[in-house]
Amino acid sequence: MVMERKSKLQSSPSTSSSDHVPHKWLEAQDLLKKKLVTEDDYTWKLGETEEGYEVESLKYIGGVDISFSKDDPSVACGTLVVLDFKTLDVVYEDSSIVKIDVPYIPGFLGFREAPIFLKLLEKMQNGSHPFYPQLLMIDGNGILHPRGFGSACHLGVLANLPTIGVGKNLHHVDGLTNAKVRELLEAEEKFSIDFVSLIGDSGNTLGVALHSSKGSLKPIFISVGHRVSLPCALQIVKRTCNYRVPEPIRQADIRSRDYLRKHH
DNA sequence: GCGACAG
DNA sequence: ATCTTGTCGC
Repeated sequence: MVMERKSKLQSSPSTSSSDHVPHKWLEAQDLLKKKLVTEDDYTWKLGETEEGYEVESLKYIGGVDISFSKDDPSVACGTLVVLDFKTLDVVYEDSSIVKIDVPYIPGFLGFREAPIFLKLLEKMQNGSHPFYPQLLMIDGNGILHPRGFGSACHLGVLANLPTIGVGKNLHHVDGLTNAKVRELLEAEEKFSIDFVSLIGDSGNTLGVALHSSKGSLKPIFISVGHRVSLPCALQIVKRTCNYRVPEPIRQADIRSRDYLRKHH
């Protein structure tokens, strides 16, 4: 049997000496990945239920984001918002200024951002808050990731919540390129299809690229985070897109930047 | 060896 | 992520 070896770690953009952190992170990702669920695993329903009072419907969708200070890159603001799925009104908002020492390394975003979001979620009394989200959207990828475990999976597993990963840029993985995606989308456009499956060289479907708004030619990249299937994730994202970026993430982004500006 | 590399 | 002005258009 042939052992396969991967060792394409780059030098850290921040820390001085070569840091051994990614080695432990690789193991941690591998461990967390064993808990990953990539199929639908929830009790609520999506659509309008006709004989509905017996069925819990999806009502509260969370969105998270982090903004960073231009002066001090270690100062950031993490924000959690919860929106009413039907009206897309923000029904809950919480922000927190934090100091982040964990560096950003492509492929390890979860280690940098998830801890902040977990604290914000814990403040909602672990589910006892009436608006505690039934699902979370993360600006970062799910299984569209070098090892199939992006930040959306990371947060989903640790919070034990259904999550959807939404990337604004393609993470080049498994042979996927922007040129290839553009080509596929253009082909589908002729049939009025606004999305395309992202199938890597391995043959695996890692996510979808979606033209989420008419005002932008640039797609967003949706992938399964945790406990939500890709078709379901696509439906949910589509329903929350007033603009290119789905509203839960967009609101978290806007409000975190606002909060940081006012409190720093 | 050189690029590419979510936020 | 952040640095950055105006501009065209609904």
